[in-house]
Amino acid sequence: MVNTLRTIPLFTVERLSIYLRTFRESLVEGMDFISSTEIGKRNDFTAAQVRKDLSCFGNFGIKGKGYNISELINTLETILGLDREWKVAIFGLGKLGGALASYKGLKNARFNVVAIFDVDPKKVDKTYKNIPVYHSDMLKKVVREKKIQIAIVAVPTDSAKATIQRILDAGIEGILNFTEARVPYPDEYIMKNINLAGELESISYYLIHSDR
Amino acid sequence: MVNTLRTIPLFTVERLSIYLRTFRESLVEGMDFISSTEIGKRNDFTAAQVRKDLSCFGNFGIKGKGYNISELINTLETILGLDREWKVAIFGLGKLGGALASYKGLKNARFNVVAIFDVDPKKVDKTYKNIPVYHSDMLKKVVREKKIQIAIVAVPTDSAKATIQRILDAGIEGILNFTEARVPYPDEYIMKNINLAGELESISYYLIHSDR
DNA sequence: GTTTAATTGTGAATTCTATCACAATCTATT
DNA sequence: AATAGATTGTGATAGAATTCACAATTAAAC
Ligand SMILES: NC(=O)c1ccc[n+]([C@@H]2O[C@H](COP(=O)([O-])OP(=O)(O)OC[C@H]3O[C@@H](n4cnc5c(N)ncnc54)[C@H](O)[C@@H]3O)[C@@H](O)[C@H]2O)c1
Ligand SMILES: NC(=O)c1ccc[n+]([C@@H]2O[C@H](COP(=O)([O-])OP(=O)(O)OC[C@H]3O[C@@H](n4cnc5c(N)ncnc54)[C@H](O)[C@@H]3O)[C@@H](O)[C@H]2O)c1
Repeated sequence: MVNTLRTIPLFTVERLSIYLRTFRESLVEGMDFISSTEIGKRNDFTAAQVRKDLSCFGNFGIKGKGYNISELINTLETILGLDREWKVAIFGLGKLGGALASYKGLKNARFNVVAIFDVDPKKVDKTYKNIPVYHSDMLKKVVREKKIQIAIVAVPTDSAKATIQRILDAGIEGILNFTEARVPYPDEYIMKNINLAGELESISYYLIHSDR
Repeated sequence: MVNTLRTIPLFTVERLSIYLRTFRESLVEGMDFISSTEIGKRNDFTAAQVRKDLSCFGNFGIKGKGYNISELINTLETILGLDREWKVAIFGLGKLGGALASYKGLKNARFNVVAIFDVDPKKVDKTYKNIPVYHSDMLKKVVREKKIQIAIVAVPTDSAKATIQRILDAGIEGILNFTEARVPYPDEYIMKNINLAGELESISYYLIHSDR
């Protein structure tokens, strides 16, 4: 029985990308089918977890054999929305924004960076790696014209809250935030935070609080 | 009653960094005390969540008044292990590794990058932003000499698995992995993965699967 | 064709997290 | 020093996510 989309556990969605990567990797290795046990082994998940996750979307497995790899790649790409091209804008062309803008992995994964926003007069109204760089004041206009759907935020943390507010106002519904700022937002939007300091601090915590 | 460290929920630890940041921010704003309600409002958590998290480590609040901000900053820094300096190595001096190596936020947060590893002859045996760059073959020796405790991995995904294996072998117990590779590891170690593609794919999923 | 081995899909049980709701207690005011 | 208002800390409750465990099914071997 296929689950309705509302009831998919949040964490299942996060793991879907990992399964997709595992399927792609095993395809390259020349495999045709892969079992939930093997998928789990490669990612430190239990086999039951893998099966339950995948079964949310359909009965893809063949008992006694496993999952058809190329079929599942297509299926997961469709589920994740990778069957279309997403228009992405990067905010802040600094060290991190520059690295992200020149990152091939994004485009290969159907996330196409079509605009960069900054406020530095030395950077705006030029191109960077063939991507036009606009002044942030142009935000609404450019978003409308280019139909930008996803924003990646890499401005200094100080200006992050205001920048994110303006992104929400401009109607961009998906935000990936690399700054330490944490901004509450309406339910209709989706924002994910990648917090380097936070990750390192968790690591620090665990290194201390375990006898080794 | 103070919880023993074993029983701290995983998710509480992740939120600790966020609370710390909120305390610091409110200190800058000139506040002395802050309530669980206000902490929650700034981060989209319930007040009860905030109180329960903090109460894992002690009774820090004053009823009717809230939490003493500068006291809690010290307390959280100690809990998270930010009362000491951590020695960090970056693996892969490419676009991302370069951005990370020059990121001031790390050092300010007590994470001190003392070595960079790469394999490119054009990059090794020089310094980058005053940080020595070593060939990866020197890993064990340098780790021993510099007492490196945390590794940040930013090598190409293809070489990630082997690199992480060697980092584990060298006895570095904390790893922050920016590549898409996912590597199982022994319990005594702690590894966190930051997966850009995965985050964007979740965003893509949610943009599709919700009627807006 | 029959048997053996492998593997799925999934209810039930378990474990882990978050929220509720309120007594207890402190602050601030008069 | 009495009162009103705010806020904590936490046991009880509800909710989510994970794991267990096994019947059902298919593949592969003989
Ligand atoms: N550098 C890293 O490795 C790294 C890692 C993790 C997180 N971060 C976070 O990413 C953010 C950027 O870091 P960075 O090192 O690239 O900083 P940076 O100073 O190199 O770059 C910031 C860029 O943002 C631009 N900018 C400033 N205000 C702006 C605004 N209102 N709108 C648009 N652009 C604006 C600046 O002109 C500059 O080009 C910071 O919040 C930082 O905490 C950085
Ligand atoms: N560039 C980004 O914005 C970005 C964002 C998220 C994740 N990532 C991931 O980070 C990793 C690095 O990306 P990048 O864009 O910086 O790549 P890059 O090609 O610019 O840099 C990779 C560096 O690693 C070095 N290297 C190669 N093999 C090595 C080894 N075995 N040991 C040590 N160093 C080695 C190379 O010489 C090079 O300097 C990739 O896995 C990528 O998927 C990159």
